[in-house]
Amino acid sequence: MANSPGVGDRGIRVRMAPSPTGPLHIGTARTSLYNYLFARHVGGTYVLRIEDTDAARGSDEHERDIIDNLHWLGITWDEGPQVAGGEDIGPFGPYHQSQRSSLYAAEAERLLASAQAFRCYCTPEELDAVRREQEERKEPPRYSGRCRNLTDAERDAFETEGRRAAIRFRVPGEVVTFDDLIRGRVEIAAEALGGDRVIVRSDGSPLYHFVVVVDDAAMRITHVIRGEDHLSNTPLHVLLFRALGHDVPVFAHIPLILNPDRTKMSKRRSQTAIRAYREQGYLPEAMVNFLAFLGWSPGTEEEIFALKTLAERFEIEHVHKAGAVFDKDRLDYLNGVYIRSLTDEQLAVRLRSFVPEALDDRGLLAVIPLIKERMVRLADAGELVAFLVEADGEVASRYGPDGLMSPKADAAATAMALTRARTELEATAAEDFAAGELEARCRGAAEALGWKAGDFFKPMRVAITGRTVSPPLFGSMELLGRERCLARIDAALAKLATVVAA
RNA sequence: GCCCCCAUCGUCUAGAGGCCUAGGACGCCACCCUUUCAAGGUGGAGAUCACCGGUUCGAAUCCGGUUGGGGGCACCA
Repeated sequence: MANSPGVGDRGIRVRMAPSPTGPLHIGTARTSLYNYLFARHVGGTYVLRIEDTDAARGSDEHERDIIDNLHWLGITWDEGPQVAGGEDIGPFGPYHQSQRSSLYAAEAERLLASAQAFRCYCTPEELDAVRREQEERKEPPRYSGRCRNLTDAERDAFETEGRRAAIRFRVPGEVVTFDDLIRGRVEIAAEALGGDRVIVRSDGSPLYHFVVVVDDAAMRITHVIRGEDHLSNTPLHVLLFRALGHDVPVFAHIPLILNPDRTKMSKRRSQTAIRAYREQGYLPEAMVNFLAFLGWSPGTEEEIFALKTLAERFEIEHVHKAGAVFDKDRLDYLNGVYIRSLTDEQLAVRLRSFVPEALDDRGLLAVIPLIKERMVRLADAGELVAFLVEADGEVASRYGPDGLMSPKADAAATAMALTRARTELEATAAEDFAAGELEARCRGAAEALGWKAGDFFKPMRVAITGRTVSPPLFGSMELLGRERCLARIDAALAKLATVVAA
C-alpha cells in the first residue's frame, strides 16, 4: 500500500482532535487509542488538539473530562494541553482552536486572494428555502452557485443592503482520489460535496472542515486516523489541502463502534461516556484491551494485551473494515480477568473508593481473597462486602423465616440445625475462630446430624450475611468475629421461633 | 433521494487462492470441582464464509452484479 509507514519513521505526526461538547466518548477514546498505538508503534509524535470552536456546546468541564479520562486510560501525548486549563506544550501551539482564529482568518484570506474562495451573500434563510425546494423535488441538496461569479456592482449592492458575507470554497468539478491505509484507494466525485462549501460564516467564525485542514497542515500532521464517518468528508479536505498549497496527509478511516442494532454507537442506545465505565469500576487496562480489539487483532490467538504490548504489535493495516458491535459481555469478562490478575494489595488500592469507609484498610485487604474472583466490576465489591459493615439488625431484616430454610427442612428442623451450629461456634474460642477450624467443626456437626453440608450451611449463610449468595461462609465468619456471628445466629433463631411456635 | 463504505458462528475476530471437513475468544448448554455464588477444568451446540455469476486445475480469499447493513450529504463538530 502506498505511503505505508514503517517502524522508526520519526517524521510521522498524528493527532487526536476531540471536541469538548461532551464527556469523553467511547468512540473518541478508541480513535485516540488507535492514534496513540500507531504513533508509538512507529515512533512518531502524537498531538492532542482541542476543537473548542463551538462555544455554545463546549465547556471547560468537558475538556477536563476528556483529558482526565484519556490519562486514566494511559494514553499520553507529546504535544498539546497537558492539563485542562494549563499551558499548551509543543512547537506548533496553541493547541486550542479557540486561540488560533487569526490563522484561520489569514488562510481564508489567501483563498480569497487566489480566487479559490469567494464571498457569498446568501442568508441562511434563503439557503434553507432553496434546500427545501430541492428536497421536495427529490434532488440532492446543493448550493446554487448564486454568488459564485458576482460582479463588483452586485457585490456592492449586497453590501449596501447591509448583508454580511460568508466565505465559500470554490469546489472544482473533478474526481478526488486519495489513499486510505485501511480501505485502499478511494475515489469520490467532488460533485457529491454539494457545491461550493462555506468555510467561514458571515460572523467571521470558521467552520470545522476548514479548520481541521488548516490546523492539520499547520501542525504538520502526516497521518490522519479518524472514524469512518469522516470518509465522505475527506474529498473536501483533500481539495482544501491542495488549494492551500499543502501536502495531503495519509488517511486511515477506522470502522465505527456500533450499538447492538448495528447503528453508530450513540448515547441514546448505549452508555458512551468513558467516565461512566470508570465509575462502575472497569479497569483502564481492561477498557484499553477491549477497545483495541474492537476492529483490530494481532492475527494470532492471544488476546490479553497491556497497552505497551499493544503499541508493539499494533499495525494499522490490520484494522478491520467493518463496524464492530460493542459487546459488553466481553468487556465484563476482560475486566474480571484483569481484576483477578491484580495482587490483593493492588486491588485494595483500586477498591478503596468503591467500598464503605466503615470498612478500614485492614478489613478491606482481609476480605479481598474472599471476593476477588466474584467481581465483574469494582463496584460489585460494595454488595459483596456489605454484610461486614451492616448492623446485625439490618442483616436480620433482609430475610424472613422462610429464607433460612433449606428446601427439605421445615422451621423446626432448621432451628435445630442452626442451634447445633451455634453450639459449635460458641465452643470455639475467639482466638481459634478461623475459617479452617469453623469449617471442620460445622462439617462434623452436619455429618453427626445426617445433613448434607450444603443444607446445613444454608441457614448459617443467611443468618450471617443476610443473603443466600455470599462470599465463602467460613471466611466471612472469621472476618465478622465470634460475638457478631453468635448475635446474628441468635437473631435468626428468634425469627424461626415465631414460626415454630405457631 | 444522491454519494461513499462494508458483508466469516448471536457477538468480537483468525483467514493475504490450495495448510479450511473454516480456527480462537465472549456468550450459551452440559458435566467436573464445590458450602451458595463465582472462579477454574472438560466437552458440546453454533458459520452451506449474504446471494448469483465469473476467473482459476482449485475461491471464504480475485473480478462483476444483486441484496442487506452502515455512514455522509449544514453558515454542527
